[in-house]
Amino acid sequence: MSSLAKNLFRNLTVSCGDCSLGDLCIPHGLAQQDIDRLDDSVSHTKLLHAGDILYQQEAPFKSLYALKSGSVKIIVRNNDANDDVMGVYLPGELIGFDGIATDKYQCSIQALETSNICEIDLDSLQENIPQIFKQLLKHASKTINQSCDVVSVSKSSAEKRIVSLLLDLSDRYRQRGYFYTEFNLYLSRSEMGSLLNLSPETVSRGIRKLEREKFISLQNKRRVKINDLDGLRNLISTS
Amino acid sequence: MSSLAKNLFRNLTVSCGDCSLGDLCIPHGLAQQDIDRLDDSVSHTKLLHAGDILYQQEAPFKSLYALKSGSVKIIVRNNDANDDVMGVYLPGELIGFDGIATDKYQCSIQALETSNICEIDLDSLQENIPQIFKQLLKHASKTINQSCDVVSVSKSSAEKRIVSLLLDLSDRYRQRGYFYTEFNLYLSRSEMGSLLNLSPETVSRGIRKLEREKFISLQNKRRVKINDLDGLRNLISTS
DNA sequence: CGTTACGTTGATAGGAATCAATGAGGGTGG
DNA sequence: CCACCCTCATTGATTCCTATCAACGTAACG
Repeated sequence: MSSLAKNLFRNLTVSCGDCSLGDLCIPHGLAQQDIDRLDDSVSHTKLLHAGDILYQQEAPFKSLYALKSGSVKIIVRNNDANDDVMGVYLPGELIGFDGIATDKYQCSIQALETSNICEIDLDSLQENIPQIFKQLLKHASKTINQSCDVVSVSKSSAEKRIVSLLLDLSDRYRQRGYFYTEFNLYLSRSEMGSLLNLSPETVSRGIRKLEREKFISLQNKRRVKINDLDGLRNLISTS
Repeated sequence: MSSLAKNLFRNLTVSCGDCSLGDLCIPHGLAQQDIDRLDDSVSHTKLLHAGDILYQQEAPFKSLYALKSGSVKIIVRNNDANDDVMGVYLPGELIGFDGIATDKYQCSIQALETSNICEIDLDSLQENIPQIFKQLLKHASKTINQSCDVVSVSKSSAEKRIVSLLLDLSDRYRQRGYFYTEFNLYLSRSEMGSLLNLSPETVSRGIRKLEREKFISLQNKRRVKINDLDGLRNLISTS
């Protein structure tokens, strides 16, 4: 493909080599040659709007996905009326590892806002870049470690759990080069409660308390500005 | 190596092809040829006694391990005096995935009883059986899904959490062909509390309640016999 | 036979869930 | 364009569960 053609094409679908995610996505640690081959396994076109489902729990495993922009939530069906929220994915994060073990997705993924997503065909990836699996394994290991943190957080008080969520989101935005002191939550108080294992009322009280104490400001019910990052960090470190 | 020599050697160290773990370990899904090559990456000799440490948190990642017999606990240092218990491993389970992401183990592993452990050299494995990584990735994915369950459990009442632990252990013993209605806990009330995020007193009360209601019998403070498996399952399913 | 760590049991206190009522915002249809 | 509805957020009052504090029992160990 000529350089000109490549540039024209770029306007429609960004190739993995040019993707803004850069090292955040799979290519990290791969040779340029492999990155080019990565394109053959990736389709760059998925667009979701708020409420759209990327995949459903129990559906057969099909692909991994990379979130390019937007945000989605991880939900799991439970016995009650409402689904449990297990977490959110932010831009630059990989989605779908839950489906690898049993060839069935173990949770559903639902867009919280308009989101762009790359689809990554695992079988094709295996053919093109066998050594990618070590990379994926590292990523899976990281996820395992993170869920360790989730468990730790769930042992602390309501306010600390809320602060932990805010700091976690802030940190993940920062790592990916986004504004990290002001962002949308998109989750309702009730969904945050489900995620943190708190009642919606307790989440509300906790957030308002942080607001009264000037740690954060609420632009909107679901948009927060962090005024005192260190202050928040202190809140969770002190016993 | 001659067949005779192999048989003699077998008395000392069982090869992967003959190991009692069978499909529970990595070989599941591998060709016989690959299983033989697996031996080259595995040392079959580690023996731990109660209290011995397999590896320490923060230590550089060295190997994966397969637990052949016995049981170990996963512990993570926290700010307080005592370590947090994050889980236990039972025979047939793979240990060490927490170290892959950062090349440092994220938790420590301590034997709860006399335990036999195989050491699996990941680099050597990669050379001998590159396709093993897909297998390992599946395993890691499974672990991610399980930690999902852990989070779900942590949302229920004290008694349900205790029942969930008992059923989880029972299930894992059953899957691996062990007695699953009677087993040692090895964990103290306090360690179970750490694992379930409950105080030792609450754990004690919960267990005694299950005993009074005839769901379980205590042979010993730390040895339980399950009398009514379905009854226990009902306890956690009813809201 | 004391010592020590662990387990059990009871009493109390505290934090979060629940119940209840009100307020606020967003969308729809008249 | 406004009134209505519906969902979500907030706030207060109360209840319930579990942590904590305290005391005692028990088993293993030197």
